[in-house]
Amino acid sequence: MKSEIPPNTVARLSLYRRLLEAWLEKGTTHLYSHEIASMACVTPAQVRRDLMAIGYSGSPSRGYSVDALEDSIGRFLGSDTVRKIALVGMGNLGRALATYFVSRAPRFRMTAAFDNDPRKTGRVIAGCMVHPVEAIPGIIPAEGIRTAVLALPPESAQEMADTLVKAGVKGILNFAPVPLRLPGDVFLENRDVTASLEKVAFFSGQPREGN
Amino acid sequence: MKSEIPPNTVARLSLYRRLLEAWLEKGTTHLYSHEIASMACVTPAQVRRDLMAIGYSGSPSRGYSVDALEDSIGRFLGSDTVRKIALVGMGNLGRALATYFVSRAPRFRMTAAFDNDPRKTGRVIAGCMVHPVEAIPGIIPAEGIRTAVLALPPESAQEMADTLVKAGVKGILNFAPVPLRLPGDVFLENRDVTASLEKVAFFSGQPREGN
DNA sequence: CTGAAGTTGTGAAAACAGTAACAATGTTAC
DNA sequence: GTAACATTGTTACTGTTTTCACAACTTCAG
Ligand SMILES: NC(=O)c1ccc[n+]([C@@H]2O[C@H](COP(=O)([O-])OP(=O)(O)OC[C@H]3O[C@@H](n4cnc5c(N)ncnc54)[C@H](O)[C@@H]3O)[C@@H](O)[C@H]2O)c1
Ligand SMILES: NC(=O)c1ccc[n+]([C@@H]2O[C@H](COP(=O)([O-])OP(=O)(O)OC[C@H]3O[C@@H](n4cnc5c(N)ncnc54)[C@H](O)[C@@H]3O)[C@@H](O)[C@H]2O)c1
Repeated sequence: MKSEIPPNTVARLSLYRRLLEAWLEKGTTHLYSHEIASMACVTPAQVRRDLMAIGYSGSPSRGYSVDALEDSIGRFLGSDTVRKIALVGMGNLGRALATYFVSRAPRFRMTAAFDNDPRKTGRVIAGCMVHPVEAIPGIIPAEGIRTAVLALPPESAQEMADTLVKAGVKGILNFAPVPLRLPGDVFLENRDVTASLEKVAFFSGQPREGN
Repeated sequence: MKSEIPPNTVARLSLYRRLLEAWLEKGTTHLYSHEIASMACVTPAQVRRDLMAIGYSGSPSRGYSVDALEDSIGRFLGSDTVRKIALVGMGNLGRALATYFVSRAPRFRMTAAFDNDPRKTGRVIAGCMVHPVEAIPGIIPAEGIRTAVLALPPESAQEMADTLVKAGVKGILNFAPVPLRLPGDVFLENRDVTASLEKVAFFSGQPREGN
């Protein structure tokens, strides 16, 4: 076998789907690649290539069926069922994320949160039950959770990541500004905000060629 | 001219610097590329390439001088002076970010925050003065701010981005889950958390080859 | 001094990501 | 029916990012 899905394509598909949902509600039945591209701020060729990756075909005359495409992306991303997520670290960022996902990302369910602060554990915060970290090895496998979000201080991120992986987690979205060493079969996405800002600040300084 | 700095290199340099600072405090004077690589969880070749990009040279026998390298990265990233940042949207995420930068990212100063909610404007929140959005065209140029962070609802992100750009902003870190249409000379970094989670959840599901 | 060991700097290759180009195809105008 | 048109699916290309591989260099043991 040769085919692999580029991670960037997956991220764009997520965006396309959200855009399509808005059009679905307005009753639009078909869209051309250049219309989707324009909304997503990418090139039409990029859109067609991404849709090729999931094996969805449009009609040369009508474009893509909003309904069928939305459905097709949904099935590809595997979100027929709501995906269960674990959150570790219910601090400032963790609370904001929990609030965000409850209200704005209905396809993900923050099934369980974990913290080691006894003032936070045992309570429901932002619609999410907070358990002590000792409960990770019990709850993660029992719930069949495979995906976790880390919003921990840098010092404890690696340790908790190891615990999660041992409990069966196969993908981690890490907000702590430290690199994590994980087995190769665990998918890791780092969102180091400091590094992102450093990048933006750097390129804000030196002029870039416009278009 | 031919040389351009890859954005990813800038982000990694930010990470290297933080790691080096920790070693500086411990009194370590020299490090080899493979030691830096191990800490940053990248390959040694990657480290050497990144350092080549900023024109820093180590010694084949002693490796890189922690002190001189830290200094060199600092001068390259332009952070001799603290960089001024504007934050737009002081909601759940904005407040968490402001708190984070005050306490953990001393190289950036959140010079001004903006919001359109009168209950928030005119007050200091998380160490950061919140102005009404009408003040953007006045404050941004006056302070010489070139970099902004967007933590706004999707509906108002494009509008505020336009306002910021008109006021002179040259780089935007966008947390709203919508694509932004900006002039080509403005550097844009999107941090769409939903898309990131979607990516992680996707690859958590299907097995990956380990190493 | 010589050789072994270990590291850097960098050209070349590979992997990855995005763009362009175009044949194939359905649609419309007449 | 058919010519003109617009769009898709796909292949080939271009550019960027990462890895590989190795010459050049420094040190040190003997
Ligand atoms: N606040 C932000 O906007 C922001 C932005 C980017 C990155 N981050 C990063 O995200 C992480 C969390 O940031 P924050 O602002 O929420 O910090 P915070 O201190 O508010 O929250 C950290 C939480 O983790 C818990 N915790 C600490 N050690 C733990 C452990 N061993 N096991 C379980 N829970 C533990 C604490 O009890 C606390 O609730 C930090 O690494 C920070 O650098 C934060
Ligand atoms: N909360 C999170 O953890 C999180 C995570 C990822 C992405 N996001 C995104 O970040 C954005 C903000 O999220 P949030 O949770 O902070 O939402 P929020 O509703 O808590 O905060 C939004 C803030 O923006 C202000 N605002 C609204 N319209 C404005 C305008 N036109 N001009 C200026 N200010 C305006 C509001 O007054 C409010 O203070 C959203 O787009 C959300 O999708 C949030």
